[in-house]
Amino acid sequence: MDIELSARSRQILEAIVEDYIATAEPVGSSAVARRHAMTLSSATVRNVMANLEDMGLLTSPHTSAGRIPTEKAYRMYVDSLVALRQVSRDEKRQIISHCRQAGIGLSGILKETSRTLSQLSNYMGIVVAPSFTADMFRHIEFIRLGQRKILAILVSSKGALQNRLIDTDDDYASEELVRMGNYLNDRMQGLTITQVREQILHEMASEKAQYDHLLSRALKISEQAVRVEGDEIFVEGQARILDQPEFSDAGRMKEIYEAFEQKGLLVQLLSRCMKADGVQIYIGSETSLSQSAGISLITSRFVTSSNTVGMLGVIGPTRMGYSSVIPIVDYTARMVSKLLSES
Amino acid sequence: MDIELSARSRQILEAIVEDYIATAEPVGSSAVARRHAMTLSSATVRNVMANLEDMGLLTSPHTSAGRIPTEKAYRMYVDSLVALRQVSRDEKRQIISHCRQAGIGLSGILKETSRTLSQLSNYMGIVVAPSFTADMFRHIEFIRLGQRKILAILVSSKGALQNRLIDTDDDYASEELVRMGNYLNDRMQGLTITQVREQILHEMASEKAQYDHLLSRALKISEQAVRVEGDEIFVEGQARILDQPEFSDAGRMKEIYEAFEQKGLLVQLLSRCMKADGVQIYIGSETSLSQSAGISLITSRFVTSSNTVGMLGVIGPTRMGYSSVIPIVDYTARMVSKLLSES
DNA sequence: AAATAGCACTCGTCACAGTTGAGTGCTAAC
DNA sequence: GTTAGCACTCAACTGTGACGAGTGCTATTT
Repeated sequence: MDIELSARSRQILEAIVEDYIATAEPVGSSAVARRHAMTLSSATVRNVMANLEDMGLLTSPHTSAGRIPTEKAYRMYVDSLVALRQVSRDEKRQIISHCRQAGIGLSGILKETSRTLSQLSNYMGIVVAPSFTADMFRHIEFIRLGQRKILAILVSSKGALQNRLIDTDDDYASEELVRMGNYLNDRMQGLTITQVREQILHEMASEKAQYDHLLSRALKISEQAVRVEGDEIFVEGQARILDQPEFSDAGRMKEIYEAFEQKGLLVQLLSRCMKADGVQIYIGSETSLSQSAGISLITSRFVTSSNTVGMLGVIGPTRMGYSSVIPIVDYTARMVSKLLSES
Repeated sequence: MDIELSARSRQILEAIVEDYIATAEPVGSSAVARRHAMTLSSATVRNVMANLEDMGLLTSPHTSAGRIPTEKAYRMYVDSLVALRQVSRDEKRQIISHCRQAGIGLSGILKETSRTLSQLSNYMGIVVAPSFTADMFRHIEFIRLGQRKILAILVSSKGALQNRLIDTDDDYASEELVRMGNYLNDRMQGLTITQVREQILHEMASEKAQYDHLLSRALKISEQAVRVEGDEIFVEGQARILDQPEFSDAGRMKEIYEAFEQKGLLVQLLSRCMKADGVQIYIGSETSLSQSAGISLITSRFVTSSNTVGMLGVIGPTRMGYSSVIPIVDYTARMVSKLLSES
């Protein structure tokens, strides 16, 4: 069906999409004709546009306005029409330098990346940290903070940390905690954090633990320590949504902001994106975010040295500058992967 | 000057402020008269209102509209007119239960508090974590993550954590790191983190370190570990700003969001609030936030067991529901203080 | 003297009508 | 197949008049 399009139709569709992206206003036949340096008249363009409308690629808000692209048109544009811009030298420099400057652990880097994405794209930047659970266990440490209060620090091979305060029923001596730490550190090397948890649960159920009270309560605490919270997620540049004319009325924006405040929704959305490789593009209703909102999402995976996978990308209006944002997301994902694999 | 107001004038001013807070629309003389259950005619009210306008307490957007309170009027309202509502049983329940449920360390509690403030007030909730630097030093731990890569974990007496990745010039053995940790843990008890840093800098400069290479490089690493990042700050419920009719146009909102994205500004603003005790109220330009924005701020300090001080509060339009928000902020600050002092 | 009723006046808002102009669809000519 | 021409549509803008909420002033009542 898509292939039926003649070369000319495709050119005109491309012109319309790009014009609309640039201006956010319905584009008329004469505007397209002008753009084509007068090799076509507006009347001819009109005929073609009528065809495209029949095919469901364009709609007009009302009879006497220009046409605007449908989601289908964006899809086609992204799939086969768009001419991707190169990432400029300056953009590359920004991406790299921002990544490096924030050398304060994984969180810092990712937060900064999110901000960079937002700045370069002028839309909203978003980064989901690699899931901790798939990471390798490196180290656990128990610190006595007071009577019946223990701080557990879990370090993954990637350097990601999780701190947890644990209230216990009994009081533990510092030495006992050190022993517990050593026990786990010795025995759990080479496992992922999920596996460590499973292992602990398994041992808790084992014969030995049933009869060894000391071991039993040590395991109970350890189990609490390796419970993992929800994925970390970084969203930056929310204010940029306000730049977009289509979101200038308060009602729609409120919808969007509310959707994003419950980050759970985003996580769900993004975990889908993790599965496939390369840059993924979701247009409008494909995002399955608040339907009416006209939101698009461009994402890509990044990987760490331990082969855990995170996700980064840009959220903007359907009418997004795909030609420049796609390469930026792609390049950023590569850079972050590289940076995280070094260590 | 303020005291010159007759009881009746004060009543009328109060009525106007409250009416305007409720409706966000200029209030006219007859509305006030109606409110007073017909003990006064609208004409009388008009005379009084004309006086109040002369005194700079009211303005009218144009001749034939009602009057709206000036900042000065809000100030007076807050200082001497407002009848504070009690915090309802249900609100108390929410505050307490939210605080407790998020038992995952200081950050978790504060973030949840911020969200609660936002929910109860219907404005924006904001919490600034107690400055780490004033906290007592409790424990430091160095963990070897790889060649020339060390993870430093700094624990304050309050249970607040700071993780820091340190790249070193030389490689350190695990045992050496343990010794370094012990050295600091033994000698720095009872000092604040700021003092610890000063102490380390002092020792670095001392005679002994000059000639003891091992000590010198240990101190160098330690110094990096106790450098402290900016204060943590939690902002929740930004979307609620959109509920306010006065911010329904995109231009103003953009201003506000941008102001808040650079949290630095907020920190600066809020650190001022830390100095005084009790609930602090900043109205409009008193906030010295983007002048024109018509923003008010209600804050209160909270303290921890180690006597460090944090700040929590609510940001909303000048036309804010002071009578209910003030008690909420006050109560929440008390509860958080109590909760944090228990441990 | 304070409170009130009455009245003229102001000015924003709303609804309605007329104008404009960008853009379309169709048809006939090239 | 392409183009020129023309009638038609419809949102956006403009101007106008009615409306009404609200004011300020003045004369009157209490």
